[in-house]
Amino acid sequence: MNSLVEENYLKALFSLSNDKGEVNVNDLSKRLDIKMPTVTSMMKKLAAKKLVHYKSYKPLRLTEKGKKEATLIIRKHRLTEMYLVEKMGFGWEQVHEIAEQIEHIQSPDFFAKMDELLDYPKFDPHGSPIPDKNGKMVWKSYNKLSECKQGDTVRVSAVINTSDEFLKFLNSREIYLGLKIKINSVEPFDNTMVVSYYKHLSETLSHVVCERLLVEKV
Amino acid sequence: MNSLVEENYLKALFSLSNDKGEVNVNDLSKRLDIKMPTVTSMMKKLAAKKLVHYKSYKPLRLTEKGKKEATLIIRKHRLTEMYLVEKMGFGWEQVHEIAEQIEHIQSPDFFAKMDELLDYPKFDPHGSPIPDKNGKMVWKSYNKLSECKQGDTVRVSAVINTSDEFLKFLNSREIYLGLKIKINSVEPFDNTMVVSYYKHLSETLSHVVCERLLVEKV
DNA sequence: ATGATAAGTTAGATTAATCTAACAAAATTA
DNA sequence: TAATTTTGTTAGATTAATCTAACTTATCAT
Repeated sequence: MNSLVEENYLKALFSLSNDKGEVNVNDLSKRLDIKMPTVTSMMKKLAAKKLVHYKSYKPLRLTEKGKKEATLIIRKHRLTEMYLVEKMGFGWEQVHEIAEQIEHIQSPDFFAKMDELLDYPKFDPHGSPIPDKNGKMVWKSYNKLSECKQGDTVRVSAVINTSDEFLKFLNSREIYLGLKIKINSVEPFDNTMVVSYYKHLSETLSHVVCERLLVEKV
Repeated sequence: MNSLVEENYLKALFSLSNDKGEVNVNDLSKRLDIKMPTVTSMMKKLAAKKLVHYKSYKPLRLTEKGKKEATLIIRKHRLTEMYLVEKMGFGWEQVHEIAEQIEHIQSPDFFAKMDELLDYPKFDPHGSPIPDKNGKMVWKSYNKLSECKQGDTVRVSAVINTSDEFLKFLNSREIYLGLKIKINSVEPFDNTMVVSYYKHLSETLSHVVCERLLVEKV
């Protein structure tokens, strides 16, 4: 059994690996807001438990076992978020903090019940895939909105980095998952996009926003 | 903010105070399965936080502040149990372990939402009162079944000590909250009761069982 | 009432998770 | 490439929560 702290290291390591392939001690240190020496010693501990591959001065890598355990925590997190939104009526911007805590609950029955009540959902409220009970997770091949071109029409499928402020911003612009968006123009100097959707005929989205919206072409 | 460990001490102290008035270091030590010196030092720590009154060699007492904090944890525990039974379909014998973990979640919104979805319940699935948001809890004046006499007809209102085995036993005899029971006879030598209820015309209940069933006279 | 037993405390060690300070390796840049 | 900066490690301290061993206080029983 891993401690709550160990679980947080595994989760951070997993998500950083996806974001940028190579993960350094320094990256993890910044992500977790924990000093580097502490991270080094925890890596040694997790290496002893066969959860990470650790070699001094080399990038960090989760073992298969480590990946699986991380994925199962992410499964609990995302199932919880979905449950909070679908069954309890929370907004998608409210659920992250609560799920951060509930993901550490040790009770297979509890999460199995959520899964069942939600009818085995494949995605969480932010469009991220929910891994299955074996830790298998498939990301559909989404594009960032920022990578699309003028004239494209796309459907919003997921959001990256589910911070409260960003989601509140999307709420304020009435941007939700499933929304169909047409790209009217792209400003070349700052990559700002002018788009139209639903009742919004001309809405300007900054590059930062467009980087965080994952879409499918329609 | 109190740690999860401190919360468990407060809760144990509260429940022992109710069970037997005076609480000694030794009682707490046994209840929590933590050695006495550890308990002593934790009592000093909680005393420094004004949560317990502590004097060497004297019985332990929660302060008003300590009682309130304990009660609020119990509120979270019981709300959770009720939620698990009413909204998620767990059996009353399954919910204790899960609630032991969820009671430590820090999120007023989460528990407020449960409360709302349950329509502000006054009792948990075992008949124990759910304290209000201010930590106020009222126990109705129940009697133990074991204190009733031959010929009494009573209604089961709550169960004491909600262990898995005891609740499974009650399930197996189809004894639930709200059940009306008639006491046919009481064996004087071992205080065994022969009772009838519902389809059970002559069921024998040991003294141990009768001590754990709280009833109201009807 | 005094000697034995039970309960409680003190002192000091241990483990997990953190930190700072100092040093070492790697990467960057001039 | 040599100097500088960044990154990573080692060593040692700290805090919370636990333990054992030894000692003290209180209670119980003859």
